[in-house]
Parts: sequence; C-alpha cells; structure tokens
Amino acid sequence: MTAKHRAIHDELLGRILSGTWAPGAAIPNEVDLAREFEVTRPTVARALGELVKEGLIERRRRAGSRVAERQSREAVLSIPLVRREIEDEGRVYAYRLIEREMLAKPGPLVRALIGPGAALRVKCLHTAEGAPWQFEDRLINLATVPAAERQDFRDRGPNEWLVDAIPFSRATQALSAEPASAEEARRLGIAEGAPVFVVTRRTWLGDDPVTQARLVHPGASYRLIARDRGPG
Amino acid sequence: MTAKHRAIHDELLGRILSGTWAPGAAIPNEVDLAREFEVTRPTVARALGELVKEGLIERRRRAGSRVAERQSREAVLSIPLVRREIEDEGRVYAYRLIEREMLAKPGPLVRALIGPGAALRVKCLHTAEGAPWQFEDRLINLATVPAAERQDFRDRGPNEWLVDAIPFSRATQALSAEPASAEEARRLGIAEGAPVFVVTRRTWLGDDPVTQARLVHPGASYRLIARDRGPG
DNA sequence: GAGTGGTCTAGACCACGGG
DNA sequence: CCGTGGTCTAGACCACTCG
Repeated sequence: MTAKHRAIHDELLGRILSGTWAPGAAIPNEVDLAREFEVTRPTVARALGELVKEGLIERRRRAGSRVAERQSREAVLSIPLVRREIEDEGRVYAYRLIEREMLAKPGPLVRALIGPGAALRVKCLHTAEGAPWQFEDRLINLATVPAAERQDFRDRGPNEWLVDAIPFSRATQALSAEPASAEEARRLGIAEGAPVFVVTRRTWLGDDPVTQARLVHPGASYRLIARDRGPG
Repeated sequence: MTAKHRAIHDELLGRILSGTWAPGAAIPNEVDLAREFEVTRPTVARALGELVKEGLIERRRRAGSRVAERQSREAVLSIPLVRREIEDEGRVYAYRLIEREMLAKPGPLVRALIGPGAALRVKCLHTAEGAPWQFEDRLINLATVPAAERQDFRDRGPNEWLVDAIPFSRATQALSAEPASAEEARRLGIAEGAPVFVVTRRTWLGDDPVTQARLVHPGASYRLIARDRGPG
C-alpha cells in the first residue's frame, strides 16, 4: 500500500520533471487538486508541502503555487565516520595516533579557529588496507569538551569519540583541493605539492566551538560522491 | 504564530541534541507526547515524521521510537549555476566558448560516458572579474537532446541552456582533487600538475543519459561550502 | 473583501511486527 | 494478539496577500 500523499507527490513530480508543467507555471490550487485525485485537501497539502521542502515548487497565499523558476540544484553529501567509510567497502581499517598535545595558551591562529582557552591538538592517520587514507589534524576546545583531556586517543580516533560522547548543534564543512604540505605529504606517502582533497569541518554546541578538523585525503585515491537531493 | 508541530519538533530536537535523550534511548509514544503537549496525535506524528526525515530518530511499529544510534552526518551541497555563483558575490561574470565539436561516431571512451550515438562536445571557460574560475568540458547526448545541435553556445554556456530547456530526472555528482592536465592548466592559467577541484556531474532523463560535465576549478581559489543538513 | 495556503482537531481504519 | 505507528477524512478556523 503506497500512501496517497506519496502517490500524489510522485505524480506531480513527474509533471514537473517531464516539463508538462514548466518552470514558473502555475499549479492548480489545493481544492482543484483534491477533486482531481479524489482526496481531501489536507492530503494534497501534504504532498505539496513535500515538494516545497524539495525546492521544486513555491507557494504563496492568495497567489497560489508555481513550479520553482530556478531549480535549486542541491546534493546531499554523506559524511560517514572514516572507519565506516572504509569498512563498508570491505577493506581493513586501521588507526594510528601521531601526536597529542595540550595547548594551554593557544596562539592567535588556534584562537581564531576555535576560540580562546585551552585546546587539545590531535594528529592521527587512518589507513585502508595499510595505505594512508586520511590524515587528520584536529583541535578540540577543552572549555566546551573538558572530558577530552582524559582521553589518550591511542586506540580510537577523536572523530569516533566525539561522535559518541559529544552532542553538537551546528556544523559546517568546506571542501577544497590543495597542494600537500610537507607534513601531509610525509604522512600520506605522496609528493609535497601533490593534490590533496581537504574537508575542513567545524562544530559548535550552542555558540561554543567544539572542534575544528582538517581531514586530508590523497587526491589520487579519493573522491566524494554526492547523491542528488529531492525526489525521494 | 509558530506552528505547534514545529514547536514540538524543536523541543524534541533540543532534547536530542542536548543529550537529554541519548542515542538509542526510547522516546515516549505518540499518545503520551500528545498528552504532554496538549495536542492531538496527528500533530505530534507530524513533528516526529520530520525528525525521521532528518535522520535524528528511528521508528518501528509496535517497537516505538528511538533516538538514532549513528547520527547520520549529512550535508547539503548547493550547486548553483556558475553565473549565479559569481554574480551573487557581486563579481563580474564572463563566458567564452573554446570549442564546439560534433562527434558523429564517438570513440569507446565517450560512449562509456554518455552512451552510443552522436554527441556534442563543448569546452568553455567561465571567468570571475576576468580571472579563470571554471573550465568546463561537457558531452551532450544528441539522441536525448537533439535540440542541442541547433545551439552554437557562443554567448551562453551549455550549462545555462540545459537548465532552462531540458528537464532531467536524475543526477550524480562526484568531487575530487586532481593535478591539472596540460590543457586545464593552460585554460586556467596555472601550472600543469597544480591541484584543481573537479566536479563531475552526470544527468539522465529517465534511463537516457543527458549530459556529462567535468567542471574544473583552480584549487588555490576555490572551495565548496556544504551546510549541515537537518535541524531547521 | 475574498481566495488561497497553513494548520489543527476529532475520530477512524489499517498495517506492521514484537511478545 | 494487540500496541504502535501511518494515514486519511471531514470540518473548521485563521493568516496572509492580492486585487
């Protein structure tokens, strides 16, 4: 049994994608659609509401509904734990701590990234089948996450620990292609200046910075897949 | 007036993010929540349904609702038209066609990318404030999009034309960091082998390939921002 | 003012799946 | 079996905004 609101959603989606209803075109109002599909108004409203969330239509009171002019092309980026990313492909994951350093009085650079106050810096390497997969360089705000100080991160990466232990309310990710620094090249076993794929992630709990991570992959062996968002 | 279902959603979201309800913990059933918030059951169902879509909770009949164990970290990638991407920052956009070539009998490489049959290959450059911003190398399937043959793409990029004229039903994107090829380096005004940020996009209409595009940005001046998905 | 979307209620029926 | 989620209906009230 497929739900009526879903069937209606899919039918309308088809009319939009096929071009039957062009961008900018008006869509019948809820009452008419309800009559066409032989359901009540809240049911078509639900289907239309989903299309709004997917960015495919726009609605205004009195003015009615229209197919969105600029189809907002959006994609969803899955950001799994690095361990899962590797093990889900059936490969052997391993983790190695490189450095764990307390920064009691962080310099201006670190403070800009993660705020004043003590911070913990952790560098580590994640490997797949023994080959370097990701070099992680992370700052953790000890004011927000004091428990991090008791973690040695010898057997388990800060990534996994944070996900399990610390809630967060907001995150940003930035993706870039950069030349490998001397250290990154050494850790990843590639040439200095060779392309690396970098994910920079920052998270907050309320207004307090939690952590900032620079996740560096060898460009030659990494690509990130984004699946298109929307039509369920 | 903020909607009740939204207020309830936000309240429950707060309990999850704050850790009041830990991952894996059970959530009261709909009837109890309805009593707590003094609304009817469909209203809490709507709030819970949103949390499911956001990946924050999991629900099973009879078993009830739980906070999701592995918070699926996902981010939404906005993929605007290159023109908008530049003009939205208040910079001057310009476009230049480099090459337009009919491939009546495509070789095996092109066929693998976009299927058998005639194809159109278009190379062009997008600039911001006169500086190279994106080098685009695109294949268009003429069987699916015959109208493309009548376009000269002299004043307007294939990107924009396709968005306006051709619906599609499915798209994939892959992101990678690569060394610039000789041609890419020349077009972008960077050194051969320097890091470039590459977006590879393919779209389909039904089961028929529409287009495949390789969008190449100079790594030094480009980063892609992903905003976190979910709450809000 | 009137037409449209946005939401809520009260009640109902059903499907699923754990005990 | 039967508690839970999943959905739909019929009706209603309101808010917004265009003409």
